[in-house]
Amino acid sequence: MPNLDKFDIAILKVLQEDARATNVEIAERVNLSPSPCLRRIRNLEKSGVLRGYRADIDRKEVGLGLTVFVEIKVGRHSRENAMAQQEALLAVPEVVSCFLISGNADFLAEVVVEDLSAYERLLTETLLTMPGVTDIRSNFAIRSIKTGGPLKLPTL
Amino acid sequence: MPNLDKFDIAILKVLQEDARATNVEIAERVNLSPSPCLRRIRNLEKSGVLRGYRADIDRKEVGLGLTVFVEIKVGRHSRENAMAQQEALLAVPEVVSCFLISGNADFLAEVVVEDLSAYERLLTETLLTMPGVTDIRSNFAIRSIKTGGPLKLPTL
DNA sequence: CATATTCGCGAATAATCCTCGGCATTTTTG
DNA sequence: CAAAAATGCCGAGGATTATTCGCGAATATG
Repeated sequence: MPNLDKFDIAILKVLQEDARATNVEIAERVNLSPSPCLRRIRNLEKSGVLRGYRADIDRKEVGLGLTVFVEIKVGRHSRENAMAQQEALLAVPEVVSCFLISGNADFLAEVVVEDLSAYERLLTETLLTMPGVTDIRSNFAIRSIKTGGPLKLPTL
Repeated sequence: MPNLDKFDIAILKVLQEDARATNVEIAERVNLSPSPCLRRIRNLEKSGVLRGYRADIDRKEVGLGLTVFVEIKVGRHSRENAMAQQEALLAVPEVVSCFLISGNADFLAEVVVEDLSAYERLLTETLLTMPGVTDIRSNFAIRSIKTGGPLKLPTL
């Protein structure tokens, strides 16, 4: 369904750098006139390629100084209830991203909290109390090197 | 330095949901008139709290179907050269986010590529050839549950 | 080859927005 | 307590923008 061409990719690249760029601005940088440019953007939005526009906020500056990568294992019986697990994890606001992964763990969740005590609270009161969870390993981020970097879009 | 109050947080919350919201729109949702609202936004930008605005692009829709969490270990000798390692990882466009973490590994990098063969190429040609790297473990994302979720901003 | 569809361009319209002072109010400072 | 700083509101000018329409070219379709 979503067959992207050269222009679409170019638009996405601009929007990935500055999501607040105006339509005419984008059109210029993509060598397109405003009208078809806007039409493409709307199409990208409706087709689901563009899921939205987010402000990139510095975690530390807003008091969220601790990032933890949490490996979560669930019991065999609850593997079928994976759906429920996902919903539960999705609902946790401290979870910034989450994947079902291969390897030792089942889930890998990126958690962003204020500090260690806040994480302890989240761990004991929320994560560990989730049904089916058998083991949790926490990997603390010591230093952030890159977050929310741009995708390497294909060069058409 | 950055002392955020109730309004700033509210603004950030709006911008986190829709980074393309217009200033008057934000002002309304924050119960502020446009002028001070814009002033605050500019301040947030200049103080570094707001690092930018990014389009949220669906990875799969642009042909990036594989996400891998790569645990990278570096030799003891190169621990001092950690800076160089960071720069190197930062420069890899496939690396969407990267942290120096505690635990078994040294770095945890989130890599987004087209498919398995693309990852193999990246692994053998880029990651494994980085000086100082002693071991790499790849955790493949089977299913994406949440990516780039909003930060849980403090409720002032 | 003819038709239909897609796609980009250009212009005009109408709406929206950003910016800028001036003034009042609150909070901080000495 | 008084002065100063910060902060918000209001209003208007001026610019920019988003959006729509028809036209023409290129491409796909049969």
